[in-house]
Amino acid sequence: MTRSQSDPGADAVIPTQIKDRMLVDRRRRQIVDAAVRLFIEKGFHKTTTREIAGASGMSIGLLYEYVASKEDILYLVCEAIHAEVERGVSQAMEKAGGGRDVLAEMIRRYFLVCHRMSNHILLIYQESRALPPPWRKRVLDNEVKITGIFIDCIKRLMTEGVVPRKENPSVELMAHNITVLGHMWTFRRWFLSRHYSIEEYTRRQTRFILKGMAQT
Amino acid sequence: MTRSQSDPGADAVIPTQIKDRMLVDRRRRQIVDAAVRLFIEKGFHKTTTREIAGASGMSIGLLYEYVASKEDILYLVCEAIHAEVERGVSQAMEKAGGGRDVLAEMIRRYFLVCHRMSNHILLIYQESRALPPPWRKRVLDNEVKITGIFIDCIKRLMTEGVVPRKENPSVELMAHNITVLGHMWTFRRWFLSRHYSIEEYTRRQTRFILKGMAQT
DNA sequence: ATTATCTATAGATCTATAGATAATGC
DNA sequence: ATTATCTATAGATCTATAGATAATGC
Repeated sequence: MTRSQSDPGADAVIPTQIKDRMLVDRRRRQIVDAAVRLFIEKGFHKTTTREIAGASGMSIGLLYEYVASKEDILYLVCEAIHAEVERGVSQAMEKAGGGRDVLAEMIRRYFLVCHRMSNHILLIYQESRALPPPWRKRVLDNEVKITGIFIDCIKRLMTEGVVPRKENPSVELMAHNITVLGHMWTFRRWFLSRHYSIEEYTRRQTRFILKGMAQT
Repeated sequence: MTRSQSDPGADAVIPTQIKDRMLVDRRRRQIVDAAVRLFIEKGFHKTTTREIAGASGMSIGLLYEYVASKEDILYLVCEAIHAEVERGVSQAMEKAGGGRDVLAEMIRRYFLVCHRMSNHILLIYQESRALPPPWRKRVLDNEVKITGIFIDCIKRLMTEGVVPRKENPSVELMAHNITVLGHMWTFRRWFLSRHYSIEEYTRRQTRFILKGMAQT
């Protein structure tokens, strides 16, 4: 995954006094891994910086050599999650192949990503609000970016004639719908999973989406 | 709206030493009104109990005569929002009438409720996590209850032959989809509203949903 | 010599309560 | 007399840093 100049990685944007770039990466990865686990378990606000330090095997002082604030950690966490979701979705799109049911296959693979990263996606819904506004904006932009992957795929399928042609606004809305119906599994899972397995959920929602997109 | 015995109102469940029932209601309404405003503006965790007291015209000591903790306030807020959404949705269903396009009309009215209560619905998505587990459960149950209104309506429309017959799991999933696509306007509004007005959003999504529900 | 890390704590903040005071109704 | 309200603060907690120490590389 390449990044444009206007979108440097999260790490690049958070300052540190530590000189060794590799070390910074490694330490921050430790911090993020520990923080993700704790945030999912107890939420951002109920997790203390000391706990994060402890869980990532550092002293509190050391932790603060790699981040300037607790919000920094949340931001790193959100970025890491997005990167992983984006990677998952991109892979899903590639693997979906090019047959007659590509779109169904894309949806299936995307929903599996949502299923696998359920807690992480939920975390972003619930805690990204705690970020300072400019960083929240970056996180929201990432959401759009993931929906953008679907937009590109659907447009490509339209040129290939696999999917009926639509005007742009329709395509975009469909992409948002697919994205959100995947997320729905994450934030209504406590209820939905009583009635449907992820496979059944996917099957039903795919049918729903494809019918909704069909030529009128 | 009547409440079953197993579901006493939120007020009934939070203890207080104050004897005057009416006063308790009034004061708690003051607290909730102020808290909703502040929570929407700055979030639950960044709002202090003193601010809530100030904004509702009470001393901090008095505030704590009507609630036992800050979480109590969040719970009252969530319940109040749900009550209003539920009222809005019920009204929407009634007013939708019984013509051939009832379902479209229901969706339209429901989406307008989501539009009007956008910030409130978002608040529940973002902050209900901070509730103690048993209360969080009550809040989630309320979500299901609202979806239940749609389930009942769709089933009724099926008996009346206005909508094609489906098995129960299909109906339930459609009801969840309608609910969530309304919510989508609240948590992607910052993006969607650049491209669609609420009316256009509703028109497009209604078409999508109805096609998706049509007989195969 | 420089870089990385640790310990100990300053400083800020916030929730919740105790104890005093004012208002109300008999 | 009882009920409602206010002021002042105890007590707990947590983020972030200063200053000391250990590790590393020349």
